[in-house]
Amino acid sequence: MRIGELSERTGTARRLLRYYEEQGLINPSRAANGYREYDPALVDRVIQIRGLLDVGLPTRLIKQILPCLDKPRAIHFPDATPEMLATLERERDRMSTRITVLTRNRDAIDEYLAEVRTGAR
Amino acid sequence: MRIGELSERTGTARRLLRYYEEQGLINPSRAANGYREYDPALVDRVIQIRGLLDVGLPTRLIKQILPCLDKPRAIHFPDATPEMLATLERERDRMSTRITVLTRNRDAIDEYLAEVRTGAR
DNA sequence: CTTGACCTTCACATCAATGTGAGGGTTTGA
DNA sequence: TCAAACCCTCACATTGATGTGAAGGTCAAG
Repeated sequence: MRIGELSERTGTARRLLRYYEEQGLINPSRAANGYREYDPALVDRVIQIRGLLDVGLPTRLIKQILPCLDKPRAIHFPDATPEMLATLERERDRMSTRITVLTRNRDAIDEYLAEVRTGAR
Repeated sequence: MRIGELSERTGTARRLLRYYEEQGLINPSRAANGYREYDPALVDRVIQIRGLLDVGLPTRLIKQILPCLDKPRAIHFPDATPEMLATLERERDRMSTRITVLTRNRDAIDEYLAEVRTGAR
């Protein structure tokens, strides 16, 4: 599919799809006329990228992390250098603390909303 | 305490403490000489702010949300306008989906790390 | 063949969160 | 009284994720 369709299917501005490509997160092939050609599988990948971005990961990290997240990562995760593994561990830990913080604050908001509602003024 | 101490106790650059003030997230009083004077309670507040920022909330929202998160919110949450409540609900929901995404990806990384370790190459 | 809806690249703009440094006052201790 | 270590404001720089617009190629349908 071309960029317009992918944009619609993922709710992502064309601009950003080009940006993600520039950042090495996806690399669509090109048609004879120069138009980008996207594999349908990229719909999910783009959505995942957006999720990770939304969650605060920079594209630089997402690029490293993405290959590890493919479900059938199958035969070879060849480039798992020690530094890379360390990065991953560090990031996983950061994600865990983020989850904690996020959860705590979400619950606080929730509690507040509940109180306001029952206090009904 | 003054800005230097708060900075150390929270691991936050002075610059940022001034920035948070500029954004209305905290408002220290001033000593006679113009120096900012911070209440010790602000240590926790600043840490909380950093947590929320780290988690992706913009200062604008944090400013709205913070008052609701104070534990002894006590007698009056007076300015709970309907729009504000709606914002809070929306944000709470976004936080929930963030938590989901974050958890899923963290687990995927975790799983990957485990696999790499056992596969021990 | 022209029009409209696509696509391309390039480049400048914006926004939030930060970094950084200049220029200058204050406080504290040797 | 002088230096070191604070503090102040102001203001410009940067980084990452985006918005936006110009200038132009491609293609399908009328």
